[in-house]
Amino acid sequence: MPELPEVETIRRGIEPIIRGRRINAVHILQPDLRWKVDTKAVQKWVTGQIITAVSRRSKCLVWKLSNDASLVIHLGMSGRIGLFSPDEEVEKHTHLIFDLQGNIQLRYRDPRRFGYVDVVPPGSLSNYKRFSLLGPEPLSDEFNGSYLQQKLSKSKRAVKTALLDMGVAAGVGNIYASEALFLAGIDPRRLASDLRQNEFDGLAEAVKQVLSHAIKKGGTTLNDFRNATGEPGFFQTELAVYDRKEQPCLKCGTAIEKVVIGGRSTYFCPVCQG
DNA sequence: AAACGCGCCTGCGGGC
DNA sequence: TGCCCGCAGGCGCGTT
Repeated sequence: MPELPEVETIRRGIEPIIRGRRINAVHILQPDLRWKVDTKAVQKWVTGQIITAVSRRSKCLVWKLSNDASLVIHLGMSGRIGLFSPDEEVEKHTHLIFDLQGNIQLRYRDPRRFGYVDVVPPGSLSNYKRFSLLGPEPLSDEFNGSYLQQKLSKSKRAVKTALLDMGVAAGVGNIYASEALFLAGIDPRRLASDLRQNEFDGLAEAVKQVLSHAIKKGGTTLNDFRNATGEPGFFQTELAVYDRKEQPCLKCGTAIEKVVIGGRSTYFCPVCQG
């Protein structure tokens, strides 16, 4: 479900509410997520701390705590975060509940359990193993055409597959990879190494444009994405190709095609991206 | 060394 | 109506 714009939307929603609050207790109802939640580390480093900042790296939320530890939350495909009053019914697949100062509960729910919650001890976020292999943030200056050219000019993968590589562009997922390639006018099946410099430039710009526009719209809700207060996003009404198989291209009217690249559904306009 | 594809899970929608 | 199949927004890992 959540790619970079959806996670950023959640971050912006929860940050002003949870920052400055103490974590009074953490209830772990189901520790078996993608990786087992380290219950001892949660009790040692998280319980009792104050949340001092909420940031994002790739598709992860990162809570900075008052002891300089961090809590990393990944939502996988089906994860959600919600703010609740303690007396509200606990929904099925709720795996963690954070009791926050002020009688607020932040609940982590993930039916497919592809997400994870990880504790990073004080001072060690810069060596955190799950972040060490990530490429640059696509909305940073470091992510540009020269960077893509340097990273991909020898890569014999479909450019769509390369865009989905977290070591290339941290946080770009399947929806926005298709959308960015449409915006850049590049066929997703082309080998990354076949792109010219001006195409790498255009692709980097298209990625930035699609992601920032999606953030402005509060993310994409195809089925079940909701922000922390339960509201859907609105970018789905602006998707040019994703999930639009056989529908007319918004630019030229040609039917959008769906192919599978690297095992992932991929949508494109055979004319505009020809 | 890069690149592919498998598997982790549950839920849902479409076809029969 | 209900069952079964295929598919889903992610991503690490083993194998080639």
